[in-house]
Amino acid sequence: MTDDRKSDRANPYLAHLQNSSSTVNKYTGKPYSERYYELLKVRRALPIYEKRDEFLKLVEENKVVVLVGDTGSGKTTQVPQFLLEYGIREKNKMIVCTQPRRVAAMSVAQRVSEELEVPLGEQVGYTIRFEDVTGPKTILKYATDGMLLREAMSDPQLSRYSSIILDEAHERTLATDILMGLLKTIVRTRDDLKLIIMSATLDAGKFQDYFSRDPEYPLTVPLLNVPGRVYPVEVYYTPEPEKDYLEAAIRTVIQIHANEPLGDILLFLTGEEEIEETCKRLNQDIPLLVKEPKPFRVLPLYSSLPPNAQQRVFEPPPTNGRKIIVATNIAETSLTIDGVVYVIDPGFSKQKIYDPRVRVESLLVSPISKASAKQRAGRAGRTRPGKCFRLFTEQTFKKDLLETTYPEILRSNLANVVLTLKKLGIDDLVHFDFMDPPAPETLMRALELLNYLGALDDEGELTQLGRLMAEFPLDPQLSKMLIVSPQFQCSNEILSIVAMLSVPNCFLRPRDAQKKADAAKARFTHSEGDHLTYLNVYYAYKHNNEDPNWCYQNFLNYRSLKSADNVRSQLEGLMNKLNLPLVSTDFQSGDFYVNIRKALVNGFFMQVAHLESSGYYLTVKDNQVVSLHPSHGLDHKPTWVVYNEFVLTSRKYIRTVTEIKGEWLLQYASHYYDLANFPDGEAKRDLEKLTLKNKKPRKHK
DNA sequence: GAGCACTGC
Repeated sequence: MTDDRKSDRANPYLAHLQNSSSTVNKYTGKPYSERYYELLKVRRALPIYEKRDEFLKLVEENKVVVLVGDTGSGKTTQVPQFLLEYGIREKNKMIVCTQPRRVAAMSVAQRVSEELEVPLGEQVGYTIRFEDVTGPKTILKYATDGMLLREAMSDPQLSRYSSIILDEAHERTLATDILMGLLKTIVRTRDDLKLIIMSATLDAGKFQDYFSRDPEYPLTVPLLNVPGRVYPVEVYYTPEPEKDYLEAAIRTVIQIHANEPLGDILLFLTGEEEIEETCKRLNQDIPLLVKEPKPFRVLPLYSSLPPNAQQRVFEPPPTNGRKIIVATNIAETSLTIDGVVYVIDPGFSKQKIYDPRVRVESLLVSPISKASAKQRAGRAGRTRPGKCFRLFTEQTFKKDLLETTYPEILRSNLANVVLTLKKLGIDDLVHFDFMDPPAPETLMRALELLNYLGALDDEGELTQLGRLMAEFPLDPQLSKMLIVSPQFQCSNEILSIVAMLSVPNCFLRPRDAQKKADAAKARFTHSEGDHLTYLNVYYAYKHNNEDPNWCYQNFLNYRSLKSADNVRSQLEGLMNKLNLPLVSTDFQSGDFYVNIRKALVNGFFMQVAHLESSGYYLTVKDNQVVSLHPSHGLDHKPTWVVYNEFVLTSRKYIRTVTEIKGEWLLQYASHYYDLANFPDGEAKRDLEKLTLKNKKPRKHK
């Protein structure tokens, strides 16, 4: 503590720091406990602590500071506290620090509240979807980046905050990218705002350039480097490219297990199926190929694994043995497993790509970036020096891998982003200062879609409907459908369907019980459409008191259903707030399901397929030959269907399909089904016939 | 007749 006072005197910028030798907590008025001082000791040993004065001086003198620090530097917990102590918080404004993931926001807030010895939710809190643990006393809050973006929609200057910290900016999530675009302007107009960008090593210069560059208002943006605290990881490459990375990976695991000292192994693969297969192989092969193998436990790890199975990777390894964890990218950023000493990196992951030409997002196994490879290697050095075996050549690493993964904004359908930006008052999207501007075609597709949905008028201005749509945390098609559903007397039902469509698939199909699972699903199936099947499942879940056992017996994913129920409540709250009535058609009425299907058409008229005489479906307008996804529950092949998703795997499939009538397309989406501008084909001829049929009775009237 | 990288609102 003596050291501290000395440095306070030495640095004039710290003149109004609170007296750090005080024994009374200024927030609670209570004397500090022993634990407080223990934590303080740990905090002062963090690498970031040595940079505190330098950091605060930079903040004092600049509006924007880029702080670069690797894992273990302590930046996420300490930097917001530096700003707090420093008194950067002015006029009752708050400090907010964003995180890409909810768990991080929660756990860091918890940690910091302990370090400051205040109850979580009072001076220090967090805000994530479904949960706002903050209060009137809150001066520091952690929030997901998406949540701060939502806040910006009602407070475009983010005027509640005196300091905004964007953490993990190098991950370049959609929300962080949009926030950066907004804040670049806000920070130039608000004199009472400090912006801190925190990032891992790569790309730091890019953030600096981006925030400083402006023809009218250039800024000096200093960069501060903080060393991380990790152990060295030795990297090995293969001398020749591997033909089969799975075989190579299995071989490497076996070699490590046979020859290397104890320490857990982490193998990165691309997906569930590959992981389960590899786990099986390892359990078979290790006893066969290793003489008297040390004890080992093979553990799969991916997001759709039930939480208790995920937790197993944190259990201690078998006595005198090791854990072999076979994981997706989840182990690259979301979950950190201490005790990993060996990382095996084949160099691939599944990545989302968006093709604006066919308007399709799909997942593709692709080579990872250098940044990812480094991040993966770092996972071996958490507790002691480690080794990373890259199953590609050094040449490949240096010459072929991209520096960083393309930011999400370049790989996504931007309909939702465009709606958000419009709501934020950004009129000229084409000239919006994105750090990485998306392809013009992607923006055009998004504008076009929003125009067809009626969210934007022909001048590109947000309509009343568009403003309502932006209130919902949903894709535009879903929010449109929800907003019009009261007109079809089925908002209660559409609310349930939208919730079910917003969560991971609830149907389980374990490989050893596929027939039973299919039989269970058949009991919920509605033959007119999968959307209606989802409604049945949701009803059944509620009627069975949301019972996890009932879910288990019926091969339903309890987590998904619970989450759907949460989403539904949130959406219901928004419907009430926006004065959208919650109504149903009498279940006995023949119109109960008809009305629901009509509402579906109102949101998804652009995702319609027509049954051709060939027996295949053709999507309207873009004429893609598609098949019904084998998971569908229709008992016949309807002439017209709406679909929720276009999936590109071994074939082109449409998934979650419901039968509709061609008349409805003409009735509710005449602007889109304008036959004068419709591509020739069977679909058009069918619609023309319907037009004639509709005209005749009118003439008689 | 097949799948579901990972987040987030």
